Amino acid sequence: MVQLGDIDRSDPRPPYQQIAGMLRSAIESGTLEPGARLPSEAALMENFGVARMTARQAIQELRGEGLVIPEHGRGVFVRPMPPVRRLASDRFARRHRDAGKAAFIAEADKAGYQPGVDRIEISRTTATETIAERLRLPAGDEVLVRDRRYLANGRPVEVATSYLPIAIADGTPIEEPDPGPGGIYARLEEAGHTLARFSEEVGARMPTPDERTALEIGPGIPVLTVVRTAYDVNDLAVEVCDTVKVAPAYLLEYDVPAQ
Amino acid sequence: MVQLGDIDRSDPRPPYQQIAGMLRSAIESGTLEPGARLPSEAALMENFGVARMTARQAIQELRGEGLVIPEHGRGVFVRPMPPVRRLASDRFARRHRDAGKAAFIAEADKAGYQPGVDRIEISRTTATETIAERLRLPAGDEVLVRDRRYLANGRPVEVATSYLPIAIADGTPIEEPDPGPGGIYARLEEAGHTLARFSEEVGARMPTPDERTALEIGPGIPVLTVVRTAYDVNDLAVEVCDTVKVAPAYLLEYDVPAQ
DNA sequence: CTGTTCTAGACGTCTAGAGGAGTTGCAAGC
DNA sequence: GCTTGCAACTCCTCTAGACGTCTAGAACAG
Repeated sequence: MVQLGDIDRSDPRPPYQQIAGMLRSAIESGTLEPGARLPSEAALMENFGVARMTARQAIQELRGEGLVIPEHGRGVFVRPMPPVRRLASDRFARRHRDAGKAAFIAEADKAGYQPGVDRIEISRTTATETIAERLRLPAGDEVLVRDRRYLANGRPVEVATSYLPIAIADGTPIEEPDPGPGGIYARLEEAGHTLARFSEEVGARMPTPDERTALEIGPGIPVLTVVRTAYDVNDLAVEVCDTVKVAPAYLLEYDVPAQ
Repeated sequence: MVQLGDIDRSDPRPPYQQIAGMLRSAIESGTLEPGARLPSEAALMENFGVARMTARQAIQELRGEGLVIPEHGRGVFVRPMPPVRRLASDRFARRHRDAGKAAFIAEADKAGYQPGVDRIEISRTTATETIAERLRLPAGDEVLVRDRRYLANGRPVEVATSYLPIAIADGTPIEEPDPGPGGIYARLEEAGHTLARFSEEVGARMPTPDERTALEIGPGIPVLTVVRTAYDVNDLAVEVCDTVKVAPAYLLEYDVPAQ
């Protein structure tokens, strides 16, 4: 296994932090490459002469920093960082859809990574107060829910949930897992809802445990939250899209007129 | 102590997650107010009939989410959150400056909190490659640097560093700690640089130790980074402003035309 | 050759206990 | 009245061991 040195009992830092530090150095120096497996808990116990929980605590540190990903039954691996995606403010421009590409695919082409979507789930539910307000519907109205997860080079980078009024989505391909070329925005425009503008609310926070699982990140990686509301030319709110993105994988670009 | 319910052995989630969930609910519902002390490890052990490490693991979950702060020897406390500031996309509109208010003051008036600025430092330095590129200057050109920290209700919420080409700022009030009514954007427009647009790049990450100190936040709280570049009507880049904001204290709003 | 079963090794969860260090409040002593 | 010292309570670190689930590959049966 990788040579890591020994615990210095005169060091004021506790052993678990020293072990975490040695592993961190190995990762940052490239001795442990992205995707490489860390020494197993048993190996750390033997190497450093500590108990299992102490070895686990060291690994816990690195998980908290998002440097490693544990995989049940296989081992702990150095996290391969997803490529940074720059999201331009024109990413929903009609000209991208006209080429038959949904926004996510269009970006991937530009940035040169392999896009993917999985876990697409379609359902119907009654709108929560927040969603109803954003869609300007009476609270309790039924809405179509589109849940999905986006991948870049095979790694999850974003989960998104869209809400559309049933009145708009009912009986359209929007209810299908694959809504066809250009995505749901193309279908909305075909249905007469020519899009006029989007409003986005951007925030950041630590992920919930569910989100950590879905995005395959440790508890030390923050997420960007973007809530986008799409309005058509009649200023009708036609979609609310709630997205949670792996923060280090994104840079959002906006253009703001000075007026 | 606070009533929290019991562990459900038929629940597929492990006990530590159930305990964390109950505590999280208590925090989110306000049963445990900001600043309140959580039940001690001993209390959790007794209440739920679990071992010490299990109780600690539950608290560890909440620490990773930034919901609580442990204080050695005192207890674990619900993190007091600063008020959320919603930043509208028109926050730099000329009409706000015309009232003699800088952007930060105008927002504070609207949102009803007490604004403050401290640690204003003015200096000159040679532009780093990144800054020079954004200002479209030759690398190594001298720039004016304005460093400052913003407070909301006395708590720091943002640190900002502005870079301006010396050619533009030289000999103007922009070199003074207090640039006068309307802030530096008002001075730029007086100097003939009528502002046309801003571009903003938004990201999020964990803070560096320096930033944690300046923003008075503990580990577990992410920051939002916003890099804003201001362009005048001749498309000249007149300012780059690099800001680091306490993430939970902000919601950024943007309007994006569909084109 | 294929499909199943077994097994070793990996991480996940939990228990029970120990000593350490920081904080606080109270009681004893000055 | 003030200070000192102690005790109780807090979280921090570590140990040793148990059982569970998951993965992957080897061994086996058909």
